Formats: sequence, structure tokens, C-alpha cells
Amino acid sequence: MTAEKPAPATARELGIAEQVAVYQREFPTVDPQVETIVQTLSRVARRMGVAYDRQLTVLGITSAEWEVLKALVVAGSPYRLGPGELAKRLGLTPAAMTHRIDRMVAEDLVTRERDETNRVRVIIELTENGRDKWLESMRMAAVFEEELLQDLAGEERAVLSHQLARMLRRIEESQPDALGRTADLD
Amino acid sequence: MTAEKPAPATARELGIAEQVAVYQREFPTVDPQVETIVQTLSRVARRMGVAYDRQLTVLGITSAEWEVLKALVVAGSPYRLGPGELAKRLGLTPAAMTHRIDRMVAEDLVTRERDETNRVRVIIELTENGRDKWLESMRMAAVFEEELLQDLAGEERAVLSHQLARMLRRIEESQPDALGRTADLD
DNA sequence: CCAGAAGATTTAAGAGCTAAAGTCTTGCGA
DNA sequence: TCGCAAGACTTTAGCTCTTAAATCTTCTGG
Repeated sequence: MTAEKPAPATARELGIAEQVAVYQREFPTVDPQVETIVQTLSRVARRMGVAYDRQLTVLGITSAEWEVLKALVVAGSPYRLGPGELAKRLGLTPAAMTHRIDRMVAEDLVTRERDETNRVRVIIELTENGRDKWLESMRMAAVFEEELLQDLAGEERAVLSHQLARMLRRIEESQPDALGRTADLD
Repeated sequence: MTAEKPAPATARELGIAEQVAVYQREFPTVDPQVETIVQTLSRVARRMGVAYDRQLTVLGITSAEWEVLKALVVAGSPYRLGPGELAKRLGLTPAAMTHRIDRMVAEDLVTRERDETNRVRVIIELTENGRDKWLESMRMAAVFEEELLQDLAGEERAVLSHQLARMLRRIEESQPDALGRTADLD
């Protein structure tokens, strides 16, 4: 999750150029071009997170719940996983998973039942409602994402995609273990 | 803050291409190119957040504390602001700000004193130590960021910068009020 | 058949935030 | 000058989301 709370009156945020100028003032050896790229990228990602959170709010779910829906969808039909497996995939402790599932069962996003073939296990299964919410979140996200990229032609998109991929490869090579919790809609 | 907790054993994360393939399977109308860009960008941002958090851990501060240091540095010499103003800039309630400052005073990152010209007000001022920590965080970030972009030549960086700026402009036009809490190092 | 492993849940406790109440200081009107 | 409302910060109480550790149930190997 990213934000989207009642958030007390926020002060005006600096534009990227202003922000970089301040950094140059306080830390003169900074490379303005590098800093501009990094700042812009971070800010785009943050804004995307806010946008996704809003969309989820419209759907009446939290991003924590969305993560669970996503994990089940990714697992594929019949959209079932155990709490332990879910916890592993989401990077939570089993205890946190239990609580999260409690809520989601109450909201009819998933069902919880014992596995009759092995009664130690529990099966969490996506409900129709849960799957619909996920699909709807994807529809909304698709609209937003297309708008986001509307100024870039196909060829430009290919270039951007390639450059971002190279950045990602660099990070993953230097920090192979830096997974970090899954951000918003991804 | 982004992550960097003891994090229970995490499952292997899907590569971008795999992730997009799953989305195509479950939501066939998705545009693979758009999705790839969005996913990659989000993931780069997330990895950056993890990297920054690690660096801050090395410095012995949290990203919440870093935000305060940054706000004071941005304010410029003599690096002073009141708790209320800080709260506004960070998007926190004054109550939360008080608690955060309590910790930071104890860690010698800032000082808290009454304004003698108007004893209703309190002045939070960056300590030498606090400023040093911020400067050191910038040095570490600069190294990391240069590495991140090492595969892109100057001309490519200019293109990337421009494309990201266009994306950001699109978002800000469609969601002018979507500030969202400041991510990690930005 | 039983000891112990596995898997999930319950319980207790911590971090960090908010809303609302409380405290202290200032400044203004009578 | 007194009284008191307003402003700025702090305190208190309570909420949400986590985690760690204890507990409960069920299964499995010897």
C-alpha cells in the first residue's frame, strides 16, 4: 500500500527541477541528470501507487487484500492456496496471514475450508466476488496506464521499456536479494 | 518507508516477462507492452526503496527520520522549522510529529527548544550529526544511482529523463491532487 | 500406538498513527 | 490590567497491522 489516508493538509510539493536545484545547493557534487531521472521515476511510481489505491478504494478493498487476490489469481484456476503458502508469497508471518484472511472471508473475497484429504491443511479459495474485484481492478488499471503512456508512441515505448529493463537488471545484479514487499498493483 | 523488515522466507519472485504472461493468461485484453513498462518501472522503484532503506540502516536511522532530516535540509540554513510546519510538509498530524521528534532528539539528530521571541512556538533544528547523516545518505545514494544508470549513455539518459517527465506530466494533469506520502529517498 | 513434526490459529505485545482532550503562552478587548 | 479566546504543541486513549511465542489439531514414521 502507498498512502490515501485522510492526510492532514499537505504543503505544496516541489517540482522535480526545484527539488534537484535544492539538492545541488545542499550537496553540490550531485549529478543533476542522474538525480532528475531518479526523482522523476520515484515520483511517477508514487503517483501510480496513489492512483491504484484510489481505484481499490472505489472497489471497497485495501491494497493488502488486493495482494492476496493477486496471489490467488496468479496461482491460476482453481484459485486455491493454503495460508502458509500465501504467507510465504506475500512475505508475511502465518499469524498475519490468518488475520488478513479472517477479514477477507467476512467480506466474501475468499473462502476458508479444511482440506478433507489432509485435515491439518486449510484451503483458501477465491470467491466469484473476489475474482470479479481483481478483474475490475485490472480494467481500471489498464485505463489509467494507457493514459499514463498516451504521449509515447509505440517506438518510444519500446525504447523506454528497454531502458527500464536495463536499469532493473543492474539493480538485480548488484542486489540479488533485495526483494522488498510488493508495492501496489504489480 | 518501503520494507526491510526481518521478512519471513519469501517465495521466488516472478520475472517481469513471466508476470506479464500470467496477466495475459488471466486478463487477456491487457496490453503486454504497457504492462511491461508499468511493471518494470514499479519494480525498479521498489528495489530502489529497498536499497535506500538498507543504506539508512547502515547509518542507523529510519526512513521516517530521514524524511525529517530532508525537510530541514531543504528548508536551508540555519535548518530550522517548527513542529507544525514539519508536520504539514511531511503530511503527518502534529501528534505524530511530536513523537517522531522525541525519538530524533534522543538520537541527537535534531534539537528542540522554545522560541524565546514567541514562547508558544518550538524550534526544531538540525544538529551537526543530523546534517552529516543526511549528507552521507546522499553520498551513498549517488553511488548507487550512478551504478543504476551505468548502462545508459548520456544521450540515452536524456531520452529517458524526457520520457519519464512526460509520464509524470500526464499523471499530474489527470490527478492534480494525488500527492501521496513521500516515498524513500527523494 | 505413540512421539514428534507440520500447519494453522490464538494470544500478548509493539510500532506508529489519529482524534480529541489538555497545557501553556500570547495578545486583545473592556 | 484583567479575563479569556486563539494558537501551537503535547498528552492520552484507542486503532490497525504486525510479529513472536504458545497452543491446538492432525498426520506420519517407527
